[in-house]
Amino acid sequence: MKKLARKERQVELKNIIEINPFITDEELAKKYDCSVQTIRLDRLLMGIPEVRERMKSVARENYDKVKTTKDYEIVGELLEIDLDNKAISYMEVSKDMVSEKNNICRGHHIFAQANMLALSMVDAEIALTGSARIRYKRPVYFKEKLVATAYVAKKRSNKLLIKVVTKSGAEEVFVGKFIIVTR
Amino acid sequence: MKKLARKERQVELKNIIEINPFITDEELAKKYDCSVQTIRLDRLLMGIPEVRERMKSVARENYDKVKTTKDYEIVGELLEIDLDNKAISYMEVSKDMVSEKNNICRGHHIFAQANMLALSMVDAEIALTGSARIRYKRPVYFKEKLVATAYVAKKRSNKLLIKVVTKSGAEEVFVGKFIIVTR
DNA sequence: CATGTATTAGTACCTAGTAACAATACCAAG
DNA sequence: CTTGGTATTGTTACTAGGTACTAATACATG
Repeated sequence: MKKLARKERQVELKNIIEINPFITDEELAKKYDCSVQTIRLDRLLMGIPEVRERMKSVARENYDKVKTTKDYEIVGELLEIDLDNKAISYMEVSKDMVSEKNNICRGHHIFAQANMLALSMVDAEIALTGSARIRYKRPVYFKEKLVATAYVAKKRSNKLLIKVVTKSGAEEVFVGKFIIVTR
Repeated sequence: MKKLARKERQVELKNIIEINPFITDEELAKKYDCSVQTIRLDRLLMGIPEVRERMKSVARENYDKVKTTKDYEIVGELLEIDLDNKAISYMEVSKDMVSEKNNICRGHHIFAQANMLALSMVDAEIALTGSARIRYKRPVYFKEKLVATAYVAKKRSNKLLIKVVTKSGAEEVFVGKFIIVTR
């Protein structure tokens, strides 16, 4: 690696630390063929914390995220459930649900909330989505609060037709009919 | 906190460290009203690493997870794309896609792969899922390798009908027709 | 040549430990 | 009561990966 001017090095430093927060000053010094002190000085000037602090933040950030990711198993918060009758779930559109480009929520997240809600209504060992007809009525944006309501429309032997309506405020944003197969 | 026998303390130690990996020996010593050395000895006997190592593992674990979560923005790996014609995406069913109970993949993940693939075929500033009709042909399990193929079936003004077929091996597991609206 | 910027070196100190050893405390059996 | 044995504590030396600070040096530029 060729020697870089301070500014260049600082920019690269910021990037490399961002993609690999676990790198120590010593390793960085080797990479940029300069002294450890230079790296420390750069970090100081740029307000980049030491490796242990960086690791701690990554750990903390994600320690929380793991918890929320496990909630993902549910997708949305079940507000009310009356088996074989009606169920309501709440979900706020988070940053990782939207497209960076336009802040519009990916359709499959809205689908996921509805799908899980439909499945949660079924009291069976195994319940699977067999088929669905869905319609997105308008784009949903970051931070919108979605309330999905499901009810059983038809029920026969091992098949249930569940209708889900998702609203943002008073406005319908999604409707879906799910056929859930039980075993 | 009352004084505990070694065994009890060690069991509690293991639990508390599991739920709070960021706790130091000193804090633990205070909690159990014993010396730091006792805690260290306990950790040594139980093979529990020091706090910095624990943080590092949490950080690493989740740093990887964040990366996969960012790939989630794509959902599946785009293998081939021929805009306005045909596209193929690959996705392996991971642990967090399946229900713990029966190892069956949640339907919305399969939907997500298909949905993103359909959207990726559209060359427009904004492309949104308008509606869809989907059918799940059989349950999909952990570690199955899903290949989704999409092609444009109809195209008129600002609406495209895209058909997606997802296969596991030679077997069709999912088919969906998506109407994508562009702007 | 002086002045400023960038780099390097060196020191003292910090945290949260490891490793190794010595010194207690306490409880039970001979 | 003394001898063991286990559990606990204290002490010292050493470590990584730093912070904070001071001092020296290199190099360019007016």
